[in-house]
Amino acid sequence: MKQRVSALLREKLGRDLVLEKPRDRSHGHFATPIAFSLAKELRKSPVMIAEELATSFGEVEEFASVEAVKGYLNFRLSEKFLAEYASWALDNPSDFAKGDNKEKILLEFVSANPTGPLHIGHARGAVYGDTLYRLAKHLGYDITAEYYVNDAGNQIDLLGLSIQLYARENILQEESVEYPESYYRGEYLDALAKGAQEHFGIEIFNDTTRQKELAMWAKDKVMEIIVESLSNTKIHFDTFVNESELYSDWDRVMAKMGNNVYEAEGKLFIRSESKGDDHDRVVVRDDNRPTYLAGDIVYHNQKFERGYDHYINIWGADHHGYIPRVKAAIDFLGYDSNKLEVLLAQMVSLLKDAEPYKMSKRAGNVILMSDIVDEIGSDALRFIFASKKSDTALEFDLAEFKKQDSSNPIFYIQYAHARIQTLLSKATVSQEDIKEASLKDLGENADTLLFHALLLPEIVEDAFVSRQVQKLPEYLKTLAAALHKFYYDVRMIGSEDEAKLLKLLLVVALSIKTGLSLMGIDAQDRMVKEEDA
RNA sequence: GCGCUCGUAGCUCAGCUGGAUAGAGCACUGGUUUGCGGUACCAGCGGUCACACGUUCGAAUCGUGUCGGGCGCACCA
Repeated sequence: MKQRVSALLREKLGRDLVLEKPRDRSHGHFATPIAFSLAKELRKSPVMIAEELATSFGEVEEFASVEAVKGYLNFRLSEKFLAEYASWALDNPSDFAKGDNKEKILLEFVSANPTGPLHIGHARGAVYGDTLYRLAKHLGYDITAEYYVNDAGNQIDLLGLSIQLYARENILQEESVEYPESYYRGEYLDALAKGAQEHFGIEIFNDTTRQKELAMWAKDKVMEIIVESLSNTKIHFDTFVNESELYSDWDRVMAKMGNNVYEAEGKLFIRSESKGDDHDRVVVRDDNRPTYLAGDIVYHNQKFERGYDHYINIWGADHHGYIPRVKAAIDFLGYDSNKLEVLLAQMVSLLKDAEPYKMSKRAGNVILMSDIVDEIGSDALRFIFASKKSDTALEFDLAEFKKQDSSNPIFYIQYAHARIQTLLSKATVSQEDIKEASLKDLGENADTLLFHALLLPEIVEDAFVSRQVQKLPEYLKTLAAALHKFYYDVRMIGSEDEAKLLKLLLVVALSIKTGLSLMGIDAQDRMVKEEDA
């Protein structure tokens, strides 16, 4: 819709211009302050310019009016244009708000280490990534969702050790198990230890030489736990890449880096300082063990060799300092690091009874993503996280999280959709009457609601392109509000305009349902009242 | 100390390609259709958009600085 208007204006005025949606509907559906910027070069007042432009438009099918007001140029869309667009959407519901982008994108997100279940902090990046993915798919992009599994290195060894320690204390009932400074703890170790006992036999717990073997078995089990909790939240991945399988390419990749890596003090360094990093980084330690960065170098090389137009990584904000060295590596490998876009998901901090709740994976007092899903459901979790700008730290109280009333906007939106379904089920006119009804002469309020519902395509596009997914839930909230108000103001069933009013509601329902599905949420046809516990 | 990031209503947050009177939800106060689900609707209360300067016809939005919060500054991931 907006694209169409933009294109029309470009054709008429011969230039691109800012198009906005005025808050005040008396200013039309779209408006532009173009006359202000033209004022200087034309040496005329904006008011005059706007008036000249307005009169120069003449008759355009898409516009009911073009008015100049105080220097602004306000456009009112014609009923015909809106009605035709709405009818098209209802006839092609699965194409509504779709796009025809062709770009090939690799989106990497979550990528949590397979050393423990996902916690609430991971959930934010997971929801953000999956929402972007759904938006991109809908817009036609050829996008792949990928999970990078860090199944090599210290943390995996630590997992093996942690299981042994846990088993020695809780299964072998040893009295004095000595714990090192860092190891993992948490409820999940219990299942892992028991599983390992069944799989390997009890003797593996005291055999330090078999720590690695135990760890490699355990990380697959942990991945199963992770994937299950992702799928319970309808978060989908197309591909998983294991770090441990990338090192066979090591020599070849290092050769590509050329003299951008060098040896010193028995270690291998990368010249990242020359690319804006604080200093050069160690890639391989003097005992020959690769650092974390080494894995990311071979991984990003592999990504670029696979050949995408654009790469998006979603990282926790605490990793932002890591960006320069990865970009440096990509440049050194001979690729364009500008193709890599790193989006940061800010930390989530929890309040429990209004007190900050400190989480530490090592201490084992984490809030698991699966616990939250059990308590409030996937829909509410997704909605809450998708509603907040990802790069802003988010703070919420666990008690608020548990609320299942209207303070949770997901209920408000679902109720709007359910209301429409209820009305449709009470219709006194036929489906055919509704389908054939004209959307003209509906009056100002209905026109506003229709316009609002047809705005979804712009919102979807904007939300993805700007990577600001919260624009979608924000839009759905205001659309739901408009629907509720309309419902309150206008009696529809039995009205002489019933067919056209219900057709209008169908458009609103389509928009809500499509919008929710892009957030991984199913629209409901009925609201089930929560029982008071 | 250096870098990144954020600072909008009592609380949680939108708004930020500069544009017409700064928004929502929650909380608080008061209302609502002889009718479609009151899980709704309306109104009131509440703001020096952290502060200062600058750019501009116009700044919550852009720039610089100050103050304050978060994060990073590993051969940990």
